[in-house]
Amino acid sequence: MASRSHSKESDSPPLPTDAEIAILAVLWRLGASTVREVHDALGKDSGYTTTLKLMQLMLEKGLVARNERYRSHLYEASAAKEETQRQLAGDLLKRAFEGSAKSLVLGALAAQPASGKDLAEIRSLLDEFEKRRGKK
Amino acid sequence: MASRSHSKESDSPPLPTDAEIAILAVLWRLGASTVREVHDALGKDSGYTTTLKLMQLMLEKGLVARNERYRSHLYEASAAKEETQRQLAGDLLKRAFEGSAKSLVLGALAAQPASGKDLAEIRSLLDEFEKRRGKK
DNA sequence: CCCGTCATACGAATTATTTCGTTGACATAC
DNA sequence: GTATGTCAACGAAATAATTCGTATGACGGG
Repeated sequence: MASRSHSKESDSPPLPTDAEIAILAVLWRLGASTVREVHDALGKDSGYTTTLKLMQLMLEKGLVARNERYRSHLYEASAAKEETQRQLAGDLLKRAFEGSAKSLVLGALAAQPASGKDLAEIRSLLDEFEKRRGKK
Repeated sequence: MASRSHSKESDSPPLPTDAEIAILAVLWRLGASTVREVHDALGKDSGYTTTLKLMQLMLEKGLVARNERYRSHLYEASAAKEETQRQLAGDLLKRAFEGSAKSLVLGALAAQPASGKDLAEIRSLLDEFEKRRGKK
């Protein structure tokens, strides 16, 4: 998927894999959590040590940070949710949508029809962007 | 990523993997093409047989169809571009954006600032959806 | 014909990702 | 202090995805 260096720090972390995204999603939702908490929040799927191993690898890749002060280490996403989401969206955009944001929006809305409220929110989002564009 | 059955037909094809998406993107762009054409259109990356093998696997998975009438077989995406894009967007939406189309739109726009024209097009897209919603 | 070129098929190696079994540390309850 | 339970750390296996080497057949030019 991408180059994999790994020294615990330095260069920007790689895009998370699918299983890693699932873990990040939990961390985004719950905030700093133990492996146990993350594992429980994930379905019944796989064993505890699988989740642990995954999170340890994520630590090496720099996708999460952990606080070892307690008996059960606390993990949290090392990048802001929005930042990671931006990268994921950008990656898919580039690879599967010819870089056309319009197509991606169309795809997203087709995949999951939004409520009127959501549509309104998206509209004001567009206003924001329009404004920002104007300023530059 | 998902269950992988594969018997050349019957159930709906799985989501394409990353390398497969790259190939689909080429097919979407060029229409029915030979392996050679697809391979050339792809970067310098890997060898010819790699692309061939990938496309053969995609055939088994039902992601592409091929016409063997000619010496060099012609491959094309078996589902409409829009359909596959919808699935990809929906998958990412569900896994990384809490199902919030708004967040995905935000991510996409942040990842790649859209032109004023694009924004306008997205707006009219929203109008479409609003209308459709009203009718139901 | 026979050869060089280009294509598919196939099998296996390589790499990436995910999973699990086992171990030792540590804490708490008894 | 000893049993019991939970945890992190490894290492290695299982699975998925990607890559490549080699075999073989079709084609066209000399």
